[in-house]
Amino acid sequence: MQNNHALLATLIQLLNEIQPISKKLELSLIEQFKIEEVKKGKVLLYEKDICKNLWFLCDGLLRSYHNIGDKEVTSRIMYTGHIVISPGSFFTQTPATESIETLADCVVAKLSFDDLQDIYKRFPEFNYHTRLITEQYFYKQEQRLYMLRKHDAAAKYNFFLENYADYLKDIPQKYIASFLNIAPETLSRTRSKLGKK
Amino acid sequence: MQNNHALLATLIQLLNEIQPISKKLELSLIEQFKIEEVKKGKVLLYEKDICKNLWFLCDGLLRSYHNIGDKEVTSRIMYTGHIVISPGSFFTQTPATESIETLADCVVAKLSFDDLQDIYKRFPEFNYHTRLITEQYFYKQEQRLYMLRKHDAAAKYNFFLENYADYLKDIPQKYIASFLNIAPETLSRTRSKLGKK
DNA sequence: TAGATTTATTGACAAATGTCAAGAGGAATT
DNA sequence: AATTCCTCTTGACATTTGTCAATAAATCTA
Repeated sequence: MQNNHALLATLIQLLNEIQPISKKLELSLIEQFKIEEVKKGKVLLYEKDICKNLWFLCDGLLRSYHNIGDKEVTSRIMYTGHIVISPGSFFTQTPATESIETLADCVVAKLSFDDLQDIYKRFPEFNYHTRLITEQYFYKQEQRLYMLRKHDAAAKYNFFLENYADYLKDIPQKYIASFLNIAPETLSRTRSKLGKK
Repeated sequence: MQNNHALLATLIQLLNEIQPISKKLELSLIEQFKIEEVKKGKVLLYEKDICKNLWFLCDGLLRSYHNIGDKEVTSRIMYTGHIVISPGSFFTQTPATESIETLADCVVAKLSFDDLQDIYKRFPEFNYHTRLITEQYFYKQEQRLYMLRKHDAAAKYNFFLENYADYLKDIPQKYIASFLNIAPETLSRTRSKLGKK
């Protein structure tokens, strides 16, 4: 439990920065979130399953991906300190159209949809926090939309550098490429043109 | 006021479907939302201005757009029954990176950011409704991200047909093209290949 | 309604990116 | 350490899309 507290410190702080939370809510969260260690290469959520959990990524790196025909597309890359779900699936508890896997050894704090609803029921004020968090993620997503409409591969890769530089070496380039919606070969060539940044 | 009530019926219903709202909240909303008629071609929000209002589009058609170099990019197309803001700007009350303009004569119900905060203060339960609405828009946005990663122009245009068919004839093709991130000429050719659907 | 302006279409061509294939380089496993 | 597997790089070429230009069509405006 004390362990939980330490690992969830970032999350609690994040919530307190939005609006201080009561000690009771804090304790409920620490109690409900289950800490798990997940090795690199494991799948947290399989496509077509219902995303029954929300994960707070205490430490590590994840990606979500889906298949278009015979191609695999990386839709998001998520790193330490972020909340992870498959949005459509989690919000409506319907089958996911994407999978989520670890790109590194991870420590996650897991909260089930049902436990979250229970928390909303007991602490209605928590809706305020999650509204603001959802708004923040909404805006980040908007920026990814902007990125995908950029002119050329170099502009897209620069977006990646600006936003994911710290994780550059931990993410296989083929995933970066599909995240940017370009062929891996194109990314390779773009990188060498830009001088291997 | 009675007029307001009729025009906001869709919005009130939308909220009630999420969770029935109190009569007091309903009346406050009807009181705070200001109905405005806006002619086609008017700009509701200029880039660099702060998005100080949220609009409920009672009737009409809008688009948001921004400039990339010398090109204009249409980022969203919004139609009757939807809530309209510039997300990043409205949420954080910072300058917008996009403009919003009408593509048809519109009737909008306008609520200022400050009045909305006031409503949140007086009706904390309203956070629940807006959380769910934000979640819904979040998911829709995710689908637009999927669209932009589709293989070719035809697949993108089919996405448009599936989601905006009713507004096809009211939206200039050059805007549809930039929304899909293809050149207007490419859209024109794609359409003729698909048989002018 | 006529004229002016904007938008859409079509063709020719250029440019960027995708595809296929081969080989190099790393990482993982035994 | 050697082998195997996978990823990245590089080249050659195909394909798609973008760009430019001319014309047609549609829309706006006086």
